Amino acid sequence: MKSTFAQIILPLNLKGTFTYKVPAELAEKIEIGMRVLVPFGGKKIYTGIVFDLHDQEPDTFAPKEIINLLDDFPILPKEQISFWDWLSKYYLCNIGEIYRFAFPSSLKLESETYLKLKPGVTIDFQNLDVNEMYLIQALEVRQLINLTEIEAFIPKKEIVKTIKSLIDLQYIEVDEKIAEKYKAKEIAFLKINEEEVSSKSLAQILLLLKKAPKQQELFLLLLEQHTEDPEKTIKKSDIFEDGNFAHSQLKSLMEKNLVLEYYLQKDRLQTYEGEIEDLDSLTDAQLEAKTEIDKAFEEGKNVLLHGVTSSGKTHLYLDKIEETIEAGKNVLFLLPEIAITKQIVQRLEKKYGKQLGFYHQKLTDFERVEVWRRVRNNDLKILIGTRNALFLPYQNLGLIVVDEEHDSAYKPREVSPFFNAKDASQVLAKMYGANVILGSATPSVESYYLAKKEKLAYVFLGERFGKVKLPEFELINFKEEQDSKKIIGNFSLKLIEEIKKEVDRKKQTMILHNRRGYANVVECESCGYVNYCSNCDVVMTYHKFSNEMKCHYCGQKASKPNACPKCNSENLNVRGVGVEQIHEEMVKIFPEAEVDRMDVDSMRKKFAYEKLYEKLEDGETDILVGTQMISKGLDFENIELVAIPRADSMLYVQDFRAEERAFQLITQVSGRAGRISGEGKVLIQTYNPEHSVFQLIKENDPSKIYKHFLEERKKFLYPPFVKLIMIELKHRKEDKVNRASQFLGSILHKYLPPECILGPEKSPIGKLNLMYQYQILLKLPRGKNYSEYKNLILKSFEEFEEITAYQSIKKLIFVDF
DNA sequence: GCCCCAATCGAA
DNA sequence: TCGATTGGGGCG
Repeated sequence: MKSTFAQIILPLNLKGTFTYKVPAELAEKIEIGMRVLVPFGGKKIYTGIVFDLHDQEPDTFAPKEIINLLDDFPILPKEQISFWDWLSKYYLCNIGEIYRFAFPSSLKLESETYLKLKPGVTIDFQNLDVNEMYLIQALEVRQLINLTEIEAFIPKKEIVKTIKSLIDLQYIEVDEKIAEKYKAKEIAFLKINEEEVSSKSLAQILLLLKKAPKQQELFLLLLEQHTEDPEKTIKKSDIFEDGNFAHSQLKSLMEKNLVLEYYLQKDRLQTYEGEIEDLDSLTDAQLEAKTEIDKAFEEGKNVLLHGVTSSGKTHLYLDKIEETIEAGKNVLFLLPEIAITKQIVQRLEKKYGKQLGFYHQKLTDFERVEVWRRVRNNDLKILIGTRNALFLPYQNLGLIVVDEEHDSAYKPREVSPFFNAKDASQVLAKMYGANVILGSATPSVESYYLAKKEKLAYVFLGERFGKVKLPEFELINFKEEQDSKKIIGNFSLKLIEEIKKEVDRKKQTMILHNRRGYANVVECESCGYVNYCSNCDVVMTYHKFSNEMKCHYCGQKASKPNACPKCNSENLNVRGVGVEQIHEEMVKIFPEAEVDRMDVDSMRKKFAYEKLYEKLEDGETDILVGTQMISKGLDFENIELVAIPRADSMLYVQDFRAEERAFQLITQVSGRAGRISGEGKVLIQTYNPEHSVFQLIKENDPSKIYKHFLEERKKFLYPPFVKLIMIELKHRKEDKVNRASQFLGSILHKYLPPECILGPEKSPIGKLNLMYQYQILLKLPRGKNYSEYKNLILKSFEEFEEITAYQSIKKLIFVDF
């Protein structure tokens, strides 16, 4: 079936898709999901994606022609196209924005697109115009040329026309092998050549090396490591690290065929190091959970796996992953951030080797393209990755695991398009007919609710692996301790006593304080002046360690004033406790102990995290003070006490999820305590020990605390009982954005019931990065009406956009805010 | 989103 | 006065 027109997705933040004409010579080959080159605007050429093919001639404009196809086969599976379509509709964003996010940039080259002469053509220069001649001549000199370079000798407006006509004449073509130019970074390893070595006796070999003692030494070192553990890899660079051996010695050994060199891809490096433990068989509790998961999958339901810390969720994931692979399907394992989860990677690596891939935000574009290609060729069976791994061109997806599903990193607010990877993964799975496991020790309230409503199958693992006891919680009434003067700084004597006990018996203690810097505010005692960020409507935080003031929102730095810039008084006071202050106090109270700090500021240096991790592992660190960073990935046997000296600071945040977050954070850090011994203890210091959240955490009964959260959400109309859509308007001029938000509010009032609309009002942070921000919060009822309301919102936006004066206003929409 | 063009701004 | 910045419109 030949179609004459195509709807093309362009990598631009513009509404909808664009209509192009399919030239007759491409009509046979073009398919949905292929990349195409198309002109757009005066002079630009973009790589677009075929979204749809049809025969409906547009009547309001004359479509341009597609220049060429970039693929022989659709690069994007139809499941992904439906997924993109769903995302753009659900999250009210443009499909082009999703395309930009989903594709590695070298797969959607614009001006970097390369042209070359068709091999073996004879060119009839008589019939070429001057631009065409220039281009041909340039290509004769240098085989490949890109669009930016063409701009140097052809007028911008003529570029597209010139290329098109030369392609039509079959003189030139687009270089289609772009992706194949990339090679993933590889690292050299060494191994003993077993064939050669086993054919001779050791004495023979040593005789051979008699005159080269250094070679002999190196050979014996490699042989020793090999016999010790044949599975263990030997990195080439490690051999030369201490300067004991020279490259020439290794070269000679390789020439004698005793040692071989081989290469492995860099990003799978850590997986080849260290021991690989065999999995224990599933415990009774795990077996029961597994049966429940199987049953849910049979019924076509996704699973919420609620397993308390160290209950062995990973074990169950592995089990299902292996089953999926054996059934010939692919697996996606999603993590909130790319922190290597050794346990799972090692196991999968051992079993699936080269069929395991990684995909995350830290890869270079080369590496991304490489993974892309291998997924498309179905060479990779398992992908471990962050939210952007949802967009790989899976051929046969069978299972998606979303680990730590409650984590807010699955929907960062800073990068567009805004979507929640946890929810999106379930839609993607539906497109492929795949199953989903959402796993967490502290599920989000939304997922818990869906499980209670039986939209998700709820599988609970209530006991730690090996029946190890869960940590005990104790509340310390800081008010009382303060009144009876039994405190030092932010610590009660009681808490200090407990930490001291741990230090004395060489156990490690974790102290959580989730606030960066030293102090929130530097304030002048005489005139009350506080230091605001010049770009944002936010006070700057004092960082004592680096001795500067930082804005945590825009990153701006300033030096700390010695005197008040307003009244010159030197009476500057600090207020609000940051993690640096907690760290400082611990150092003072425990001068002999090794006290370390872990937060984004102290971990900025290269390898800072690795170094501290080693210190913790080796037991050198006695007390670790940190922000939420310490709640993830630090599983050490020797930690038995977790302390939270200022627990209240987590609750008094303007956010309806504050209590949920506090519960999740406290539970996650508490999971670090007593993983093996079962002697874990968590001390929560608070002014409000009666606060329901602390009481419920202390009780440690998940069903009760979720019941509490759900009641609160219901009472104050928050998710999951309503759908939230946050609209944020931004502009450099405050009066303009204020008027615009009033106007948009009035349009919305025309279409939506008044109780659904909150605002417009100034955002909690009224100015960010020199942009003033106003917001409108929509609380919409769930169910049938929701999609109807959403259409009305779209209609409101259209009306709003008709006002030309408001077009310069940036509009951000957060669905499921 | 990016480009073009016109209008406006601001330092000489 | 001129060059630099900002706003608005269009793109298939």
